[in-house]
Amino acid sequence: MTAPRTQIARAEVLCRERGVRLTDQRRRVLEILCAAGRPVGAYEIMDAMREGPRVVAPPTVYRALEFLLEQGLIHKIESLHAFVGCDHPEHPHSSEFLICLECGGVAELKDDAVERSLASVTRESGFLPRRRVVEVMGICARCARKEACRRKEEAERSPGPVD
Amino acid sequence: MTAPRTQIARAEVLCRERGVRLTDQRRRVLEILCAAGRPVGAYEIMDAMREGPRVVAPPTVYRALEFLLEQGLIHKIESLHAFVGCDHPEHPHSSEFLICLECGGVAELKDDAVERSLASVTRESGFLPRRRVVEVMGICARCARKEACRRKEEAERSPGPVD
DNA sequence: GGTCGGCACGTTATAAGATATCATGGCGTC
DNA sequence: GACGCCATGATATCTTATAACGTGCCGACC
Ligand SMILES: [Zn+2]
Ligand SMILES: [Zn+2]
Ligand SMILES: [Zn+2]
Ligand SMILES: [Zn+2]
Repeated sequence: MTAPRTQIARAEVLCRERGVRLTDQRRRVLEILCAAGRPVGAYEIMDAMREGPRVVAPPTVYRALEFLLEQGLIHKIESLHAFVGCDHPEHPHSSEFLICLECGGVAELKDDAVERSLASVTRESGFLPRRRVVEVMGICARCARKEACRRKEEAERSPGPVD
Repeated sequence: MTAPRTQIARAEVLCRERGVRLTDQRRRVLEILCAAGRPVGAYEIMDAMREGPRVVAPPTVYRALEFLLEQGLIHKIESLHAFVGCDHPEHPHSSEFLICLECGGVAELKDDAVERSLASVTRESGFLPRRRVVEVMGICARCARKEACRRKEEAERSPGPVD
């Protein structure tokens, strides 16, 4: 994962290069997303922005999110109605996400095999792809380990019926 | 695509086998989804149900949808906030969808390559997958053909500037 | 310098999607 | 006939997202 500061700096550069404006509101939304390092809903972003100088309304947040999505600086996680900062915004892309049901963490993949297989199956059916949504819900490695430990300890303490 | 009638009949059998009840409300929702042959939102389903004997409220629809999802008789399309009947409900599964931005049509895939590549990349990172969401937005073959024809005719009528 | 147009943002209201909570009623068990 | 389970009814509320219209800044152009 990239440090939030770095992400903002990179975004500044990219926007300048592209001749688009990373305004205060837009930067603020991006900062909140990058600092969180996890998916954040639009209204949660709004609440976070209220901490700042002025109160904002939903359209303000959604407009900033729309801009950041267009510029490929963030992604939307459809299955969570939430947004995350992108780790590799240089070339806007669709991406794959692993979403932990336990801790809520999200990992952004960039897997050629998945992309290739999707590309080939769409091509076969004459379908022209524009945007991919690939989200896998499950248990992340860390939570799986934790769970395994918990179970083991429990078993040692009371070696009763095992399920 | 399977005929709506067949789909309902199959659902009846499956539910009986599994010892769960495909009640009137649940069957009605499934019928609406199968008859539509495209993604339908919960509130649209609700409106369709109002045509029938009694008025229903959102929880009724959502409860029916929850049941049908659990039984693998329908799928939810996350990026559309909508639901579709499943073409192969015998073995509940995650599936891949091709969604046309032009006509709104949805095709349910069942592609081993996509599944395998996803499985391998998750396994590598120690992630335990539970549910997959794979939705590709784009232009379906039919709409692409139509669009191509339209362009060609236009070009023949006025062979002006070509883009 | 004035005016015009585009863009970002503010403000209010509302649409669209989803759930919490409690009540009712059928139906099989004991 | 009392009890418990399950599906549904009914009401309210919550969350997510957008529509519509107004204001102010800023650079382009005359
Ligand atoms: Zn990314
Ligand atoms: Zn986790
Ligand atoms: Zn299916
Ligand atoms: Zn189409």
